[in-house]
Amino acid sequence: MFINFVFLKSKKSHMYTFSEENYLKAIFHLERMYPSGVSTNALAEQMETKASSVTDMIKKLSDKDLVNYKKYQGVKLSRAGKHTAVSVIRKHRLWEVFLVEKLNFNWDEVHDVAEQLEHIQSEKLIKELDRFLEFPKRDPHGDPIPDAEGNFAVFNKVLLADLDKGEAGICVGVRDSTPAFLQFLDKHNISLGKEIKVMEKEDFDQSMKIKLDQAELRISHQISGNLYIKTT
Amino acid sequence: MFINFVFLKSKKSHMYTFSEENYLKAIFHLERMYPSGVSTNALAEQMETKASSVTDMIKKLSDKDLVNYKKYQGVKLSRAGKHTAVSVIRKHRLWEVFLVEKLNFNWDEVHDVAEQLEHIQSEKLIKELDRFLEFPKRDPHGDPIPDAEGNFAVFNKVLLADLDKGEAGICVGVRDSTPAFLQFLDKHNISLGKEIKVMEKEDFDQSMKIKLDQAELRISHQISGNLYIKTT
DNA sequence: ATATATTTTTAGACTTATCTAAAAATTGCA
DNA sequence: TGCAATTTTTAGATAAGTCTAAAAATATAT
Repeated sequence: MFINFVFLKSKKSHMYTFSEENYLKAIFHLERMYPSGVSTNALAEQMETKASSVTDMIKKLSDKDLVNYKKYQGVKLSRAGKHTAVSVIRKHRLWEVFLVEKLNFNWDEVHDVAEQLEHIQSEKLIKELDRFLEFPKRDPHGDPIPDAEGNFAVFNKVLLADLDKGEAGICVGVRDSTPAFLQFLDKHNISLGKEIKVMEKEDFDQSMKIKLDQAELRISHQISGNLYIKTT
Repeated sequence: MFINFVFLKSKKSHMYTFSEENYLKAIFHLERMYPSGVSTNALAEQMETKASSVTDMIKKLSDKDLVNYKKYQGVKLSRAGKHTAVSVIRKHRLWEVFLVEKLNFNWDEVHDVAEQLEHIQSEKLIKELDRFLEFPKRDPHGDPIPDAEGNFAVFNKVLLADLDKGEAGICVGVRDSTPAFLQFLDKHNISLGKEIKVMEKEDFDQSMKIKLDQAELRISHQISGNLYIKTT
């Protein structure tokens, strides 16, 4: 959505442009899907830009030792690159919590603003924000917030789609956090913390009937495949 | 301190780059001192940049009808330019309040972070931040926060230096808000809201002896000339 | 294995915001 | 008033991040 860049007079060594930080974050997220290296095209799609631009930026990141890169081989984050990416993700998610908890934002409204706030440079700001929010462990979509050292708490969660008939659990996160999906969930009163039980599951299209708040609801595989559940 | 710029894909008409916003803000502040028009050099000094860069930017702002500009005649903000400048100042000062009130920042630490936060684009963010902070009227340095319509509350304040012997008032603001001055005030327990009474005033160097918290303190004209007082 | 298709990189260009150096306009002083 | 000093603008460069179009490398498929 945004293409931003920042320059700071008397730039400190560990300060990167908005664009660099956005690339590092994108590579971090894509590395889960492509653990052997993120391709130029995959990154271009994620960044909503052209492959040629990606190549240019990868070279820049590689020169700064933020990524390991060999031509035509894709990129992986270096230790330093991962550190920066995680720090940006931490800031993004803390700001999301702030927006929802303190500023009355709905969970489908926070992303674009957090995309801007995540680039604010101030150690103290984020340390104090964390304290102010009482050290939250998850953002409004259920995604884990890495601690100041960059460690993600591990949660045992499973997709609702993978539950069998009769199984139940607590809704703890969303895989898709686009406004459209989140608004769908709002509309049907599905929110984090709610108990969901699988009443029926169709072999044909994987749709299921679930119990939620004493009511029953039929949902498609596209829905159940994007909801994370902690089984009880 | 910072030179920033932002681009947004599918840029809305009333969105400006960091740099544009910073120039508008600087012109706004300088217009008080130069009501007939802000000179290129004055603006260059304020922006810590070169006159040639200022000329370039002024042309850009003029093309966008944010300033009125005739070559060699200096600039003045247009109605639209003033609107944007005030909006940035509003955001800056609200964020300063947030940092001090909620995040334990001292008043000498807020400026650089607020310089970054003031450029975040979100109507809702600033509306909700204002509400969250309970609609503050002044920032931590006593400067007025314009309301959502851009109106500044008018305060009747006077420089401590202009008080005569025997006069007293409440400290309501600082003219200089550099960390060095603010730290000096902290060190001597001078803060907003305190009552100050002029006990003696030297004709020779304008220094004065003031009463503060039952104690007496001798301060130079450089100090009294940067403290705003509301006379009681 | 070789030709085709796809992916990736390179080359050259554009924009924003900056700079230096030189030219033009204005101001100020004697 | 007229020449020097100052201020402002112009001209030409640079850097970051982007783009398009073409070339190079890799992957695929018969």
